Amino acid sequence: MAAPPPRNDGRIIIHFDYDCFYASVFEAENPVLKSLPLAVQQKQIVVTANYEGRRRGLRKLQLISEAKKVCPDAVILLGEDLTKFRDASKALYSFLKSFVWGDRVEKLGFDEVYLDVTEMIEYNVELLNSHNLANSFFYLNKLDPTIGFAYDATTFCGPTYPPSPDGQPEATITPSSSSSDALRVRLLVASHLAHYLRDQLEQQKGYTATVGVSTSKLLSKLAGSVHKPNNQTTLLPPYTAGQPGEESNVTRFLDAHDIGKVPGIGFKLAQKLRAHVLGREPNSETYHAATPGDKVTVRQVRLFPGMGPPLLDKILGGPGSPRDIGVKVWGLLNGVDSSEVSQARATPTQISIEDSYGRLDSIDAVRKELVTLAGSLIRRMRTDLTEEEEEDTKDSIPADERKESRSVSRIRWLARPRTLRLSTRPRPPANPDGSRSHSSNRISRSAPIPPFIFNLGDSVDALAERLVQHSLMSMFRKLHPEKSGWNLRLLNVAVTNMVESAGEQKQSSGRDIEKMFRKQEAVLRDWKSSSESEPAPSQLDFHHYQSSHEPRSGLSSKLAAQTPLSYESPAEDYQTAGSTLCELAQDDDDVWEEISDDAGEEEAILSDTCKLCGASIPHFAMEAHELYHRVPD
DNA sequence: TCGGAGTAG
DNA sequence: TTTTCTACTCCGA
Repeated sequence: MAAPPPRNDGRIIIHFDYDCFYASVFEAENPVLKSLPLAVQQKQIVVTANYEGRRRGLRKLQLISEAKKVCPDAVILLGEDLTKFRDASKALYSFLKSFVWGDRVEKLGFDEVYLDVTEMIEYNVELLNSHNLANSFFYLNKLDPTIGFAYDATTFCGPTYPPSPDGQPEATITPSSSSSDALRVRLLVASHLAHYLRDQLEQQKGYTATVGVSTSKLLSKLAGSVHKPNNQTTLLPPYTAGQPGEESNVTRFLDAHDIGKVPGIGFKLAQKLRAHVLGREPNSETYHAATPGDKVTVRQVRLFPGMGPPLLDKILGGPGSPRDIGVKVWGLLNGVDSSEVSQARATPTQISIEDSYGRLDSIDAVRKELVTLAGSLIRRMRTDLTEEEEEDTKDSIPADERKESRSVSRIRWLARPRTLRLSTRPRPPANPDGSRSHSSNRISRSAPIPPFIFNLGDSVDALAERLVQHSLMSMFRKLHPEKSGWNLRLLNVAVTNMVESAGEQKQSSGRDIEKMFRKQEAVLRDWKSSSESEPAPSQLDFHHYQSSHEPRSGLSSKLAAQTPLSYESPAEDYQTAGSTLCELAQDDDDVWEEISDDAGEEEAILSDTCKLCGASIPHFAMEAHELYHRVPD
C-alpha cells in the first residue's frame, strides 16, 4: 500500500450549505409556509422540500403524483423560473463575503459557499489571551477593534467529529504546543466564527445553514453533513496518523463513507471502484436506493491490496479521463485535497438556458422554443454581463452634452461571450426490448456569436427572433439534418468563451499593414471602383465609390453618409470606413441584415473578438476594424 | 476551437 | 443514471 500524500493543514475552510434552499427562498418570501409541508416543483418532480415536508414523506426528486399521495395537504410551488433563487443566492453570497478578509469566497451552485478564513483565524489566534480564554473577543476588523463578538475560547462551538466529552475544556495553550494542538486552537476559534456567521445569516437574512469547519474544501464539506440541518460540525485533530495511539481523525471520518459520497468521485468513478473491490459489476440500476450488498466504503477501497496511485490509474484511467486521476483520487481517499478556494469571479464563464419537453418533433415547434430560450438567454446576459456605468469625465464629449449624460448612467458590457452553443438531447429511439442505449446523450454545435445580440437598444424579443433566424436554426440543422424522424426531450442554448471587455487594451505591434490591406481587399471590394483590377492600397477610391454607386440600400447609403473622406490619406480613410462599417454592423439592424444577405448566412454569422478592444466584430470586417486602432503610416 | 464526458448542486 | 436546470473542468481531435 502506498503512503498517503503529505497533508497541508495550513488553511482553515468553512463550508456553508443553506438548508433546503429553494424551499427557504419561498419561506423567506412568505413565512407562513415555514410550518407547512412545502415542496418545490420543476416539471413533474419535487426538487426540494422543507423539513416539515420531509417529516411528512416528501422527498427530493419525488414524482409530484407520489408527493400528493404521501402528503395530500402539501403546499406545492412551482420553481422552474430560477431568477429568485439566483438572486437570493447572490445576496447571501455577498453577505457572507462581506465578513471574510480577502477574496477567497467560492460559490458552488446556488446553495453552497466555501470561505477561506485563514487570515482572520490566524489574527485572532494570536490575539488570544491564554489567561482568560473564557472571555475572548473575535475581531472581525483589523482597523476597528470594536467590531466583532465575544466568545468562550475554552470550548469548541457546536458539535465536533468525533464528539467531544461534555464539559471538558478543549483549549490547551502551552509553550510546547504540538502542531496538532496549534491546529486545534485554530479550528476551535473557527468554530466560533462559523457559529457567529450562521447566526448573522439567520438574524439578518432569515436563512439557516449547515456548516462544516476543517482545513480543506473536501473535509469541511464532508464534516458539515454530519449534523443537519441548521447546525455545524468541526473536524477535530489529529489530522495525521502520527505516533501509535494518535490516530488520524480524518482517516477515521472518511473511511466510513460510501465511496460515491466523496466529492470528486461521481457515479462513473464510484462504479469502477466498486466493481474492482467487489470483483464483479455492481447493480447499476439502483445506486440511490443503495443496494446493501453493493456498498463499498472508502476504507475498503483504500485498504484494497496494492492500492495506490498506480493501481487507481489502472482502474480509473483510460481515454478521456483526467491525466493525474490516480494521484488525485488517492489524495481524496486519504482526505488530502489541495484545491484552493477560488477568488470571486466578476462574470460567469458560461450562461445557459434550457427546457425539457415531453415531445418536440417538428421544426416549427423547435423554432418557437428556440425563440423563447434565446429571449431568456439575452435577458440573462443583460443582467449578468452588464453594469451601470456612472457617466464619466470623457474629454471627448462636448461640455454641453456632458452635462446631460453626467447624471444619466449608461449600461455597458462587462464581458462579451464569443461563442454560441446549441445542445439537444434526442429521445432514445424507442428500443423494442431492453430500452436503454447508454450514452450521455447530449449533442451540441457551436458557432461564433453574431454581434447584434449586444445591442442594448433593441428589444429582447426582436433580438431573440434574429438570433434564431441567423444562427440557431442553421446550427439546429447541423445537429439534426433530417427533416423529421427525430424527437427531442431537451433544448439548451448557451453562450460561452467570455472576454472581459472592460480590460485595458494591450498594444500589439509590428503587424504588416500592407498585408492587411491586401486581405481586406477581398471583403471590402464592394467599396472599390469596379474597373480597378489590381488595386494597390493607395488606389482605393472611396470617392469614386461614393459618387458612382447608387445608394441602392441601407449599407451603401449609410456608409456614404457617415464616412467623411479626407482624400489625402487612403490609410486614414480606410480606417474611418472600416470602423464605420463595424459600428453600423453592431448598432444597426438593417446593416446587419444587408451584410448577411451579401455575405451569405454562413459567412455572416462568423465573428471574432478584437484583440485590442474586445468588441465582437464580423470576420469580414475585422481587418478594417483593427486598422481603426492604428496610427496611420 | 470544438464536441463530448464527467462532476457538482 | 433518471428525473430538473444549470455551471464548471478536462480531454482528444
